[in-house]
Amino acid sequence: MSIFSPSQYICFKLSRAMRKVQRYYEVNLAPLEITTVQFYVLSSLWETDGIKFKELAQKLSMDGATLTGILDRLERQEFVLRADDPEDRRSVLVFLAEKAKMYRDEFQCLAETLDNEIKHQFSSEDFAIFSRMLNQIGES
Amino acid sequence: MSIFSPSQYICFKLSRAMRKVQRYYEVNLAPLEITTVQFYVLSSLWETDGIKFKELAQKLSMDGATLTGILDRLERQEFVLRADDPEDRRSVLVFLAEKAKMYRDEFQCLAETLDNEIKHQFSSEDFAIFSRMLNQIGES
DNA sequence: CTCGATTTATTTGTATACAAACATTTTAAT
DNA sequence: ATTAAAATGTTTGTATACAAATAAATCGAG
Repeated sequence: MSIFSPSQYICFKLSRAMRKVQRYYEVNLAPLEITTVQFYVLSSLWETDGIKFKELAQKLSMDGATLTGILDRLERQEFVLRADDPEDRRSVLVFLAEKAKMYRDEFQCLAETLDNEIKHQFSSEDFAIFSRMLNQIGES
Repeated sequence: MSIFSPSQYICFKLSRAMRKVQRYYEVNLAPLEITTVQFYVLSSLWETDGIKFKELAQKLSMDGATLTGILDRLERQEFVLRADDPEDRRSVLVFLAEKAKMYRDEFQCLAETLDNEIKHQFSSEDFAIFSRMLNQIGES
């Protein structure tokens, strides 16, 4: 092997593509004063409000220690609330605050637009393969 | 739109897949006392030693501020050296240190193995499409 | 030549990401 | 019932990632 370019590695390609797409999201979500990852957390809560911390982390495939910090910031901005779980005192329930419910459509609409701009760069067949492979890797 | 799962977004799928693959790399590179991103920097230098800081950042599609920190750590571990550019006193040249040259084959071989384990989960046709799409997004 | 604009790398500050250690609570084996 | 083991969420420490501000050097219009 005589070529050592990092771009030969699938991991490098993945991380470079991910950073490009995430930066594109980040720039466009910035006026709404929210990060891409924070948007994913709200998306999960729009689907299931009042979910357990542990389940939320699992839905997001996210490390618990990471989620703790993200919830701290979302709570500080009054997008979410934490509450004790009456059934298990170790557990924490996470709820949407009014502000998150209010901006839901606006956030959702923007994210949809950003997503479509990526999608439309490719044929729907290729995109389907791409999406399936990302899921297979990500859910493994 | 009534479904708000974050997993509908391509950006989420990308970042989840990337984290899975990167963690897999990270765990396997850990015994060599190097991170995945640090490995990419060395890969670039194995291809072109003594490159300018600016060019290195471009090859890696990496923010300069990020690269500064990574080089600090690689320099502290004696994997690389920084030197003044005789042609432009603003510029910095980055060189491989002996340690990086010594471990080159070992690092390269392990990374090759990890990459193949991802690759072999898919048909070569699908993988080619996947790879091409990651490049198209990442190089945009 | 001169001085403002640009380029280059670093520093600072904030936000993920995750391992490891921790405190609290619950579970389960006896 | 008791207690060791397991589960849950937070804290701490390190490493990316990047915007914004900074310092130093070079460029370029006049």
